[in-house]
Amino acid sequence: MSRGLQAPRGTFDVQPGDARRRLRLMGIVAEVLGRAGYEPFETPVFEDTDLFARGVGESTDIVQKEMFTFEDKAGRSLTLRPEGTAGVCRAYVEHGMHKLAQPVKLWYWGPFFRHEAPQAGRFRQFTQFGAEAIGSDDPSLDAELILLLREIIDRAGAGPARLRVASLGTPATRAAYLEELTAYLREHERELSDEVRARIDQNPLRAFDADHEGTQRVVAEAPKLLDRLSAEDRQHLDAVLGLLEAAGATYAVDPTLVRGLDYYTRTVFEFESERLGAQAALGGGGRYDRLVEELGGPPTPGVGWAAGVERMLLAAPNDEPAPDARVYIALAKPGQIGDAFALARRLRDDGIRVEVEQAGRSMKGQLKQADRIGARVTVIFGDGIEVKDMDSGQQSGAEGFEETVDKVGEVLDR
RNA sequence: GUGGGCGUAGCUCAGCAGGUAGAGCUCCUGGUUGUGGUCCAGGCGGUCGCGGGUUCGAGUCCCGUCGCUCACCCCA
Repeated sequence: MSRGLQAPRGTFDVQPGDARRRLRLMGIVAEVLGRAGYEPFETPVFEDTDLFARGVGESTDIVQKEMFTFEDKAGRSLTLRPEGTAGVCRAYVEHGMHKLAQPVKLWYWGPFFRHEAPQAGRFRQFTQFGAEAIGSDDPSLDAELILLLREIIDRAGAGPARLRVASLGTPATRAAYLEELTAYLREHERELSDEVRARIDQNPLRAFDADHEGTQRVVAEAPKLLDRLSAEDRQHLDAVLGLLEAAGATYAVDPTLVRGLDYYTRTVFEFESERLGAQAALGGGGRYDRLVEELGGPPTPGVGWAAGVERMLLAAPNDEPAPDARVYIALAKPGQIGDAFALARRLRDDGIRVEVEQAGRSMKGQLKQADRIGARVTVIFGDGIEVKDMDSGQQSGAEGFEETVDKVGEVLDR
């Protein structure tokens, strides 16, 4: 079992039980977001490496060590997408979507790739769905998106989830704050952990997440970004929070909330489940008012989130959808498969799930198979046609397809 | 990249004073003639992750290696 070919490290096969759960989740996502006016959207699974380097940020862990990068035959550097927003924004620019009615609301679902050490809820190929609203900085979009994700989490049975919200400010206030924080951390350099000290310039915000005791003491007295927000940013955040409250959503403002992507401005948020292990984040996102411009488009605000399918399913109770009522067609004599196909087609047109004997089994084996797949009815093609109710065991003969179809229907209706 | 746990049939596992492998489930066949779900009998199925070493002999001890897993880091 540990020999021979295996799925690559950090990847996995989705077998039928899980596949059904994923399909059901996708249905919920499509319904919730679709009814809110978000349109389905797809971008390539790989993009120019430069898109992520510029979009996600050179200093992030993702770009520095987690990308699956390769060259095509022309020597172009390509990368398997580690996240979805950059690609969507690239498409927004490429297709001139700023000329459409704003904001443009899109949602997606698909595979993403990060070269990390796998553990519970973390894989090298994983599935995310996400939603983006590009072209408006209206705080109601931030709130709407947060509430939509919450609704999906609830309907997927992945709740309860803790919601943390914060604001990173606009680029200007954030830059000024980062300078202040960096200077402050420098003053207390000796009290900081090695890792934090090494990252002071790269990402001083990381200091807030440190477990290190000395670092925590320093950070407790450090300037907080929320206190440095401009009046506009503060207002924007308050508007978002107000809408969350009005909608009855509980949340915690957490100024230490740091997200792993550089493009965020203003609102950031994250949903966490306590049912998960160390990788507790079900999904999160925020506003990225600079990203589109950074990718060569006009100055365009945007906001969005992404959520992990595997984590969502990990947090939800493991209840596989009940199988459909099924019909099994058994063959008692050779040469009847054609008739079986015709009947199957006829029943399937009525929306019934039908399977036909195709393994050369004995009659006993066929009934066993019918039982195994959960058939409610077995139709037996022999000298005549028999319709058998698998619950009661009773069966009766039928003349022709139409009577057979009627009798199958009667049993299924019981 | 670092640390802990684990690695025996498709699945879940037992085998622990070292003597060349077992159970349950699954699957197949049979229990008389074309009929399932219970029961009974039989059968298929294992380079004991891989490579060295110790030993007369190793799944069982030692070393290495690979893989899985959880955690750190970071995040979906």
